[in-house]
Amino acid sequence: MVKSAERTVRILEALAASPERLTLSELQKRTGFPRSSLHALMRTLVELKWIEADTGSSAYGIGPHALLTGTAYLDKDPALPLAHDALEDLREEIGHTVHFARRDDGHVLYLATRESRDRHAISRVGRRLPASVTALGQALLAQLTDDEVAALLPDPLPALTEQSITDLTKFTDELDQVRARGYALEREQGTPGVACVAVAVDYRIPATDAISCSMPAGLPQEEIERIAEAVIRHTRKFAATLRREGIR
Amino acid sequence: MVKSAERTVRILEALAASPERLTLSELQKRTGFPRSSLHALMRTLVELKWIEADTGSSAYGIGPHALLTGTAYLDKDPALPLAHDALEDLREEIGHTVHFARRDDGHVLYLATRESRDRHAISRVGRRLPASVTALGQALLAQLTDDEVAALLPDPLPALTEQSITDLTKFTDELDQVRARGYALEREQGTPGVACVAVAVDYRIPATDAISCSMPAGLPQEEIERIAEAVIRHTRKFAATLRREGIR
DNA sequence: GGATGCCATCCATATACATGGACATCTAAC
DNA sequence: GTTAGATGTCCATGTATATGGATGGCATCC
Repeated sequence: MVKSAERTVRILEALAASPERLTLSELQKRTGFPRSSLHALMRTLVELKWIEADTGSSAYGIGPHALLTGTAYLDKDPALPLAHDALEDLREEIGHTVHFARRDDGHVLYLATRESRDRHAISRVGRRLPASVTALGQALLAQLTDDEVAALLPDPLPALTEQSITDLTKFTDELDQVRARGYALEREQGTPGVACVAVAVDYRIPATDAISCSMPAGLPQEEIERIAEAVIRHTRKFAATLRREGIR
Repeated sequence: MVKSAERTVRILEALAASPERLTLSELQKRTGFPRSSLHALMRTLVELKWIEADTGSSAYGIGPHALLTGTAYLDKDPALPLAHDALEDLREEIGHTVHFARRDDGHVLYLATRESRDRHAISRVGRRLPASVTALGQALLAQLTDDEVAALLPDPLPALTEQSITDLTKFTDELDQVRARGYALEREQGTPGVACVAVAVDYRIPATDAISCSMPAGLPQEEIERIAEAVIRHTRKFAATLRREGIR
């Protein structure tokens, strides 16, 4: 590990994680780096526009070049165009809104949504959502052991709606069901009136892709199962395409 | 300048700028760094997830943590909420779609658009648009001298529509008009059927904010002038707010 | 099979950085 | 006015890094 390189990204991550700009001392507390070393790095990064300094430069924030560089990730992910095709096939078959998401360490890297032939969007980049309330999060967590899940999640779990599961034991039971039936199902645990089915592409943790479908919460069980089956089928096909193309 | 820190961001920028993933040798050509130094940095950054390595790690691309960190810029810009208010005031007054953009070194950092009370979006992060065909670009360039403009732009200028100005001398004449009347006006030079009026907040180059309004191309001159005056007024008010809050 | 052109990795040494401490400055507090 | 706690800046020195060259592996191409 090159020390300054590691420190560079640690500083950037610390600045990104803080809601407010940070002074040198606060950064020192968070990173544990000596003041003068920190200062030298800050000057370098400010000059390179990766860090913005307030006028008077007593508080630092993430800079514009970090934004420009980081967003390049979205333009380059080779899985994204393939996911786009998979999404359109799936949407045509089941007629509901479909999503493709990539998670990494509990972050939603992106969420591509396709509502209809013409409406689609990429959103929620980098947001942290409580993993336990989304079908997507459940699909991901189902790839881990109960112990690993317990280490990742708080107890009790956060509740977004009345349907949210807050008890950790109940939640691991739910994950057993996810593993048994091959898809995650969420009914109004995240958003009122919306149910969601999700299937994760089964490769290495912690990063994973997943395809999901959101639908009205009141659909009959057999309809949900039909949709889940379609999501599973298209996710498998998508995974096979990734493998064939040598991606991930 | 801390050498490894600078190299770290140069590597990231090189990866971000390339449409494809880069091998070590290609990176070496682009950055000019010695192979073994480069390799040490790459290993560090891959481990930190700021760089993704292909399976077999023979090609590198920008990693997910760069995305997560960079997008934090958007959450933290103190000007953005203020711009949001300014935009809504302006839109209510003139009834057309309004935009707020921040440019830095020829990059559009973000473009916040407000079409109506309920529809708004942030988009086009990091895209490079030919500065000469957008009212926004003209408003920015009008803050420079002719020599500085000539140094920045290619000659002939790129053309997106039939109305685009391609002759550099004609373009600097246009910029004179922008300076004289206090706003940039673009009629179908960027998008057919759309005219655009833009006013830049007048502070240090190269970064600047600007507020603009796009409208149908066929509006009568007096209507355009009325709109331009409103954009100028709201931009001044916005600039005053920024100054009062000590931003920028 | 041999040549070529990639890649990752290792090593010894010259070089550049990291660091604690010192100092000037600027607040806000007393 | 003085104190306390910030910050930016500078410096000398021990230490970590940068680097060219060497090695081995793994493709591809004659």
